[in-house]
Formats: sequence, structure tokens, C-alpha cells
Amino acid sequence: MFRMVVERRRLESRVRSRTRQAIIRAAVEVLGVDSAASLSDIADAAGVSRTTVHRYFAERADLLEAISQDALERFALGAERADLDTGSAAEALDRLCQELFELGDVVLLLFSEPQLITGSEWEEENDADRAMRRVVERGHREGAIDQELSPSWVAEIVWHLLYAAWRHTKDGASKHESLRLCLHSLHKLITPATR
Amino acid sequence: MFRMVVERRRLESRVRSRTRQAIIRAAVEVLGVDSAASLSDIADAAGVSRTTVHRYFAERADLLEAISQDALERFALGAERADLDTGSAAEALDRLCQELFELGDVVLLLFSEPQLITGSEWEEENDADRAMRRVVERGHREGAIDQELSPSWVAEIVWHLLYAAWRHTKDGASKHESLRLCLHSLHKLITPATR
DNA sequence: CCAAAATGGAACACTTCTGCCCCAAAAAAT
DNA sequence: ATTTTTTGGGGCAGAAGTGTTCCATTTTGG
Repeated sequence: MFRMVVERRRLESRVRSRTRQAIIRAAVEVLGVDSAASLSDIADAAGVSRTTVHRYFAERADLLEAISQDALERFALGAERADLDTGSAAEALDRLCQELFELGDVVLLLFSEPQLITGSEWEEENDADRAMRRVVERGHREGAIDQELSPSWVAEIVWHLLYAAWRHTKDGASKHESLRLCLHSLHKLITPATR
Repeated sequence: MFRMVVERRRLESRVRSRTRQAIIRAAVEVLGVDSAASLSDIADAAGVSRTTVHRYFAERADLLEAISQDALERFALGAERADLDTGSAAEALDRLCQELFELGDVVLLLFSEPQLITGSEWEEENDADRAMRRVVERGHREGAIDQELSPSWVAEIVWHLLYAAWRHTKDGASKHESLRLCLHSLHKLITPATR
């Protein structure tokens, strides 16, 4: 009896959490194309009524906040999956890029909607950035990454290369080719100058 | 008598053209920060009444169109000033970057408001892109630019490096240091791999 | 100084989006 | 099978932005 009461509301029901995810994903997709899209547009894309959207996210700002959170979590998960402490720094950075490349639509949205990343949780270094910094510092020590390039600049570049690659796919290039170009460019960039 | 009539409306009066410029510049600045800014915001930033904005640009879309045109012209002017046929391809590309870097706020806006570059005039290669392509092709012939990197990819990268550099300044870095990093990164990127 | 050009301010109707409410229907859980 | 959960649709009031008009005022140019 007690168990029932306690467990009943501990987590969201699967139905609700699936619906919530669907709305967030749809929002990312739609807002990526038109950052001024209305909640109706998002609801349609999610295959849900506008009423339902409001049930999950009372105000538009709440939805945006949720998108922001979701993005951070997905970035963190990608960084984790990249298993950065294995192999050379260059290889680790490669794997990180490959993981983050999968999140292209999120990257696209964050670039085209800078308002989203003005929250306090973006002020401090997020998990992906922290992961990048660690790899770059390791690369510096191991002599695999140009010392002229600060970790923050490398991070900036990585995000932009990912963005560029993703845009390249939107222009018709294959995902594989785009990712290849992205990694090739990154390699040349970070390789220390031969002297 | 005839001459007066003919010349009177051949061009806009200096007053009008100055006001028009002020509105466009203000719009670029304001929309770069918040792409959903209202016409009132833009009018305020331009030091002009909303009525006046409407006098110059009947609809919001007309203002956006004007911004788009203005951007194209400024890019073209930058490409022209870069004097691309002088010196090595790498040097020419450097100069082009330096010119375009001056247009940071425009680049910022175009990246954060992709809707702006969906017009037909952006479909075809614009002057800056064409200029880049020519330089890259020259670099390929002269062996100064990695043949693996297609002109379109180099162009994509250049825009992103410029954008990254401009964002870097928004994060507190000096313009000079940002530009230096941008050019340094570009050099490493385009230099053919030593084999 | 005078006429024309350019601007500012206020008001107006119109549209769109938003946030909220209620109730009936559908889906899921027990 | 029935009870709870979740959803859809409709309506409604309020906010905000837009496009337009009219008139008074300022600025410009001759």
C-alpha cells in the first residue's frame, strides 16, 4: 500500500515522458528552421495538440528552458560516450566530434538562436566544453596539439567545424563526406607546426 | 528647367539616404542581438520614429530585403578592396579575411538569422564567394592550398572562422588577437600536407 | 525668408500568438 | 470492466506587433 503511493509519482509515466521528449525534439527541429515558429507549429510537428504542449510547458520560456537542458544532457552524454581518456588526444578529439556530429540539429538550433544559451547553466563551462578542454590540455602535454591554440579557441573551432559540416549536409553533401572534411580540417588545424 | 525636373528625383536626397543607412545599420545591430526585435526597437536604435521606418520600408520584409542587399554590397566591396590578384593566394585570402572581418556584425546577423539568406540573390554565388573560389583555385594551381579542400568547403570554413573570431571578441578577446587566431588557423588549414 | 521635404506623435483596425479554461473523447493502467 | 490518466478541440481575453492615416512640427534647400 505504501509502496504504491510512494512509487506512483516518483517518476513521470512512460507515456508522459515520451510525449515530453517528442515535443522537445519537434521544437528543436522546427525552431532550427524558423526560430520564430509558433507553439502551434511545434505542436503540429510533434503530432500533438497545442493544449498538450501547454500542459507540459506552461509558458514558451519553459519549453525553451527544457530544450536548453536537453541539449546540455545530450552533449554530456556524447562526451561520455567518446571515452576521452583512451588513445591519443587527437583520436579522442576525433571521437568526440563524431559523437557531437550526431547532434547536428541541436547545434544548428543553438547557433541560430543565441538567446537559448544565455541562461546561467551556459555561463559556466558545460560538460562537453570541459571534456574538450581536458583533451586539448592533454594534447598540449603530449605534443599532439599546437600550443598556440588555447583550449577555448579549439573548442570554439570545433563547434564551428561541426556547424559548418552540418550546414554542408544541408547543402546536399553526404553526412559521411561532411564529417570526413570536418575531421580532416580539424586535424590540420591542431597539428603543431613543423619546424 | 527640364534638367531640374530630371535630376531632382534621380537619386535620393542626402538626408534620405543617410536616414535609410542609419535604419539599416541599426537593424543589423539590433537584430544581431535579438532576431525577434520589433520595428519599434529598431526605430529607437536608429534614433528615428517608427513612422519613419515605415516610410522607408513599407513592410518588415522590405527592411530585411534591404539588409540583405546591403550585406551583399558590403561583401562585394570588401572583396574588391582585398585586391585578390596581387601576391600569393595565401596572402590574398588573408587580406580578404581582414576586410570581411570588419563586417563582423553583418556576419553575426546572417548566421543567427538564416532566413535572411534564403532569397534568390543568395542562391547564386555572391561576389565574396566568387572571389574566394577564384583565390582558392589559384592556390590549388600554385600548390599553396590543399587540393583536398574544395573551394566551397574553404569558403564555408572562412565564414565560420570569421564568425568564430567575431564571437571570440564578444567573449572579451581583443579584435586584434581574434583576427590573428583566425588567420593563423586558416593558414594551417589550407596549407597542403607535407609528405 | 519661403516653400518643399522630412519627421514625430497619436490614433486606429487588424492580425497573430499566447496563456488559460472547460468538457468530452481516447488511451492506459488496475 | 472500470477507474485514472492523457489527450483533443473549442472558445476567450489579453498582449504585442504591424501597417496605415492624419496632422503638427522641424529641418532642409533655394
